[in-house]
Amino acid sequence: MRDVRVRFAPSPTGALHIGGVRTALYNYLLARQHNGTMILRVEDTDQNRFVPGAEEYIQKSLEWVGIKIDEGVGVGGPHAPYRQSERTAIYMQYAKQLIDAGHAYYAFDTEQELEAMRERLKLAGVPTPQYNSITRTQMRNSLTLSEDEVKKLLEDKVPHVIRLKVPRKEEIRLNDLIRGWVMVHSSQIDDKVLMKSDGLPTYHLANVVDDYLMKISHVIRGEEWLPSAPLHVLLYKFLGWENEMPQFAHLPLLLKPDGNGKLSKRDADQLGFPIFPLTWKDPATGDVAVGYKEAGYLPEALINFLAFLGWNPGTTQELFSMDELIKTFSIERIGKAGTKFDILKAQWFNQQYLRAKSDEELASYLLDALKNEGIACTQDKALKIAAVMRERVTFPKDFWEQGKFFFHAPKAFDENVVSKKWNDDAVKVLTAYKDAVAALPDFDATIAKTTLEQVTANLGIGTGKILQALRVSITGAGGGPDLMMIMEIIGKDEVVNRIEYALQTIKVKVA
RNA sequence: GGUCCGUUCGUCUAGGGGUUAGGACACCAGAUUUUCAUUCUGGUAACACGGGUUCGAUUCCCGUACGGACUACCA
Repeated sequence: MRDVRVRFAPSPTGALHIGGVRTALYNYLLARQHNGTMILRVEDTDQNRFVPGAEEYIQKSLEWVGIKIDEGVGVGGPHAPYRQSERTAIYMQYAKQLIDAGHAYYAFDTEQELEAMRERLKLAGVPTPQYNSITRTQMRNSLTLSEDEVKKLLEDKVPHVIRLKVPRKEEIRLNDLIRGWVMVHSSQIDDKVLMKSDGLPTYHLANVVDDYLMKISHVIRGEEWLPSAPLHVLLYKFLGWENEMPQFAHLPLLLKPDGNGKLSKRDADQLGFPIFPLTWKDPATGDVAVGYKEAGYLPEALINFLAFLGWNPGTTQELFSMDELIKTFSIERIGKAGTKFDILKAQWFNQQYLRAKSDEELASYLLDALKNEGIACTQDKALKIAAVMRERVTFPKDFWEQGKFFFHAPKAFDENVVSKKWNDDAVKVLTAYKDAVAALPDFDATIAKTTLEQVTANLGIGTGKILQALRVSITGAGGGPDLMMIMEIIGKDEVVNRIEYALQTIKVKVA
């Protein structure tokens, strides 16, 4: 087997879509598995769609998820440059080679002429007008014009394109690694533009030329490219590179969670989940789209989730580190059908990875959030909070957002709990408990518990009956981590103060 | 419309000529947790349809339906 060299080749037309990240990931996994090379090539041949900052964004995104580029934009390499806009001379050379070999030709048709042709064909009952082996005989190109005319037009720098001369009758077959043999008749392919009138190549030419020159062994890309893959096969053939042609693998698309169609930013916005790895601010509109990173997803969780969107190991193992994915991944186990995007599963992965972290790491999430809030907290306290919260969080931000009561006494109390559990017995117990706690020389979770049991026993009231009332007085809510631990963490004085405040506030409310 | 691709629980999927069609997420129920969550146990739930081939098809073949992609001097 030849050296595995794969490329991720995005266009810098905006933020990197999550589906693009998955494509990059599959490429990366294959490369690493075979000690191959992962290449980043920027396909910026459309000047009109260029978006400033997009290229840097793509690089940063890949870096964040842990996909390392061996060769390409940002790192260089033996086949530099890796930005297609810097390789225009190369493409022209091969376009000319195709012309010389009779596989391509100059076309001088204006947009209006093209439009007129389409109109005429439609009127004649042709459903899909194409510039092809039939119609090209009626257009203004180097096949219909005399040699002298063509020469003059070129010398006068009349705007023109170079088109591929697709044969009239030929069966083009391609063996896709995921889909098997795909056959298309050349009559269904039109004479695609290879070089645009601005002197830049189209995707089709640039992609084939670069993949060849960069010795790409596998082209792993989205299924949207499948229809044009036969065209690319044709190009390899005409360029004389048939034997060096890479293997193709067309990935199933990421579909929207409900309904049909491919996943779009709009869907993600509507359903409230990110579509980009990192937060992206559209330079044109100023719109900001929150990324997976900023939303609290861990890169290893995102990767694990993405890897399973269309691929599976064939075992019941669900959790895979990048290294494990590299070992286990195989193109053969990629599915054919489109995959609906389920953000709930992503959250589950995130939860798994978050819980696997040490208390120290979890505490650091809390400490970071507290720093932003300007709240002081000891390492020891943060560690304790992390320990009691770890089973209930999905995102790092949850430590702070769901644990605010550790730092702020509740100002309001859950109405529902109050109406159900706040009664004379509760007031009796809380009053006595508050006094008992205040008199304690030492205080921790165990003592808090035994003290509570003593108080309730003395009053002849079941502990369970008033526990919710105690909780709501301490945290303001009806649910949360172990209450005794919460009391230990906030400390004796705070416990007393909070009960006191609740006793006063809630009583007033009820009355 | 045309071309190409696809179709197993709600979702991601395993499987593959004879299986109680397996797992995960989600959901529901019970246990534990004097709350909630966690954890544990259990449960609901799928081979799109119609023809073949076959002793036997979810599995192979052909249609149909449905879905998707593509159909630019965009990638």
